[in-house]
Parts: sequence; structure tokens; C-alpha cells
Amino acid sequence: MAQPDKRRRILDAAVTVFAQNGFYNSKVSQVAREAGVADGTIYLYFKNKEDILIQVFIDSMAAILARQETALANLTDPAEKLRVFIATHFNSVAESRALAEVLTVEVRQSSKFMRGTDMKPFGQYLGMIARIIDDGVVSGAFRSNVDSRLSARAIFGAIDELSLAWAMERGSAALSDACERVTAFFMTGLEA
Amino acid sequence: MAQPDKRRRILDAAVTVFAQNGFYNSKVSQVAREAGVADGTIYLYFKNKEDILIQVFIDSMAAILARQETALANLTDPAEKLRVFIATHFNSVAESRALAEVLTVEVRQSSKFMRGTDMKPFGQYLGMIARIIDDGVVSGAFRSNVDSRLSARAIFGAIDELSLAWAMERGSAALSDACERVTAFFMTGLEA
DNA sequence: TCCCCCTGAATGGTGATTCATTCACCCGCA
DNA sequence: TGCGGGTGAATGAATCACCATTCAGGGGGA
Repeated sequence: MAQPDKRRRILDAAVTVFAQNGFYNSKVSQVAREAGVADGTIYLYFKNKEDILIQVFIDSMAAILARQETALANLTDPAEKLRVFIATHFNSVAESRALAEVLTVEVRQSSKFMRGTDMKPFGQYLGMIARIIDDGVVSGAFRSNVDSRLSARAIFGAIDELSLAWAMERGSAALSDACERVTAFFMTGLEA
Repeated sequence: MAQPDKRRRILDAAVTVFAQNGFYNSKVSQVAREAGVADGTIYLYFKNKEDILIQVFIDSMAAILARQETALANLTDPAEKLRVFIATHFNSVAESRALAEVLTVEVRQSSKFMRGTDMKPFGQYLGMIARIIDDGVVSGAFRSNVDSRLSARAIFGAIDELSLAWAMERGSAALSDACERVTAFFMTGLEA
């Protein structure tokens, strides 16, 4: 057969299946069928079932990190950086509802087992947000008394929750719309 | 014997065990041992393993909803309401790290199966936040162009993520501290 | 022919759930 | 007061379906 990247096919299949049934209710044989390979083939590419989930996570985070870096590369205005960051996150998520579900729901449960192993990409992601804020504070665009780590967490939590809401229930306003609104919310707050 | 609190004992034990191992890696027999009952006894009180998780969720949400309602009852200033809401959420979470883990991590994965069944308490919780915002808009305390549903989601996502961070890594700043900071963040935003 | 993928049926461990049995307690009758 | 049968909560060993993982073999390219 020598199909191009068989590993890739398995990862994609896993995202589909995991999103549909949840990780623990998914059978390896389902992933195999969806990928069009034999059950045993999975084990030529992955150590075991959980390893598939971890690789999905690592791959996806690497992709979105790279994408964010490209998107932010030429920007200087902190507010604009934040807006683009959020837009890029939402766009990435919007490209695959299944991936959004896996990243927001399934990965969380195994994060406990990945303790120490490879939460690094996630830390990097938070770090990107924190840096945007720090830059904004330094440049004077942002208030000087914000706690960048805490705000980064809060912002991530907010956009992650919005992604999940979007992934679960179709029909809510387009993510691109939410992007503008939520950016405005972070920038100016609620206060009249 | 007819321990009136046997159900309670099982629920508490479940929270402890689920927080430690994750729902799918927890054995019913572990919960039984932790609760000091026989395996079979569990099934006198719960339909099956997942039912335990659902009941934990329903019970906990009912408790925190009631608590929020009490806490907010006599307040009128919208900003103060928001501050107290967040404080109450953090206080509830801070009382039990295990419960925080179960509510932020374990329940999510089953939300997919609860589709339609009993996400209602969660919807109510979001509704409380949205109402605070709406009231603020009406009273003129908050900007008139905020989207209350979206902001409510964002705020919930943010405080949920902060709760999770707190539950996972001990040693971070006290939640009570985070409460003030994050409220300020929501109120005034990042902009200088 | 040799080697490398790949296959998918068979295996073995696991753990949720069941159910026959025990036991504590209650009630009515003598 | 003492006795006997009835009730149902509680038990926990046994069941059994399920599924991750393995591995003996197949086939095609060099």
C-alpha cells in the first residue's frame, strides 16, 4: 500500500473517533477502521492507546504554536497582537470541530497522567499570551498593574471555553464575530 | 443500619477517588472501599458508575448555585455582585481541591454523554453571570455594547481555568488574591 | 530468496455489574 | 415478655462481556 503518511492518517482518524465517543469510549479498532489500517498497524506507530492521544496533543500544539508565531511576527501594537492571537486561535479551532473537542475535552483528562511529561507546549502557549501582555505593559499600551501570568490564564480559559461552546453547539454566532467582541471585552472591560 | 448518609459517603468517596485517578481509571471497588461499603452497595444508590459522576455534578452545582444566590441576595451594585460571585466561586472551589478537579476535568468528558440530560444546572450558572451583566448594563454601570451571554461564557471560562490551575499546582498565589485581580481585569480591561 | 510492512484473529486481563445469601431489626401474637 | 416469621439493606465472590495488545503468518518489492 505504502500510502503516504500512515501515521498522519491514524492521527486524523483518532481525532475523529475520539471527538465522537470520547477517548475512553473509543476502541482502537474503530480508529484503525477509520484510518483504513489493521488494528495491529496502530502499534507500529504508537506505543499504546494513550500515546495516540498524547501525539495528537503534541502535534496540534506544535502546529498552532507555529501558526501563532507566524501570525504575530510582524506586529508591534500590543492590542493588535492580542486581537490577532485570539483570531488565530479561533481560526485554528474553526477548521476542525473534532480537533477542538479533542483539545478542549479529551486532553484535559489525560493531562493528569501527562503530569511532567509534555505539558510544555501548553506552557509555551500560555507564555505567548503572557509575553504579549508584558510587552503591552512595557510599551505603555496596557495598564501597569496587570498580572500577566494570571491574565494569560484567564484569557486562555475564556477563549478555550468559547471554543468548546462553539464546538458543542452549532448555530451560535460565528467564531470570527466572537473574536472581535471578546477582544474588546479584554481590552476595555465591562465598566462604563 | 440504614445509614441515612451512606449515599453522601459514597459521593464523597467518589470525589476523592475520581480526583486521584480520573473517572475512567477509577474502579468502582475503590470507591466502595474508600466509602467503607461493599461493592454491591453502590448499586443500591446509583444506577451505574457514570451515574455516580452525574450525581456528584448535580449535587455540587446545586450547592454552589444556592450559595451564590445567598451571597448575591442583598447586593445591588453590579460590580460588587460580580466581585462577590467570583469570590464565592473561588471559595467554593478552595474548600476542596478534589472537588475542583472533578468539576473542572472529569465532568467535561461526560458532558458529551449528558447532552440534553442535565446540563441545566450549568446553564443556570452561566445565566447567573449573564444576569449580573445585564443588570449592570441596564443600570448604566456597565458598557451598553457588551454581549452578556458571550461575556458570561468568557468569565466562566476564565475562573474555571484559574480554579483548575490552582487545583493542579499547589503553591500558586492564594485564590482570594486572584479573585481581586481577575475582577479588576474584567472590570477595567487591559487598556491603559 | 530475503526483508519489511502489514494484517487481523486470538489471547488474557480487567473490572462493571449481578445475585444468592446473610443479618439486623421490626411487629404481632401467645 | 418472649418467640417466630417477614422485610429489605448490605454484602462480596462469581460472572462475563469487552477490548487493548500481541504475534504468527502473508505478500510484494528489490
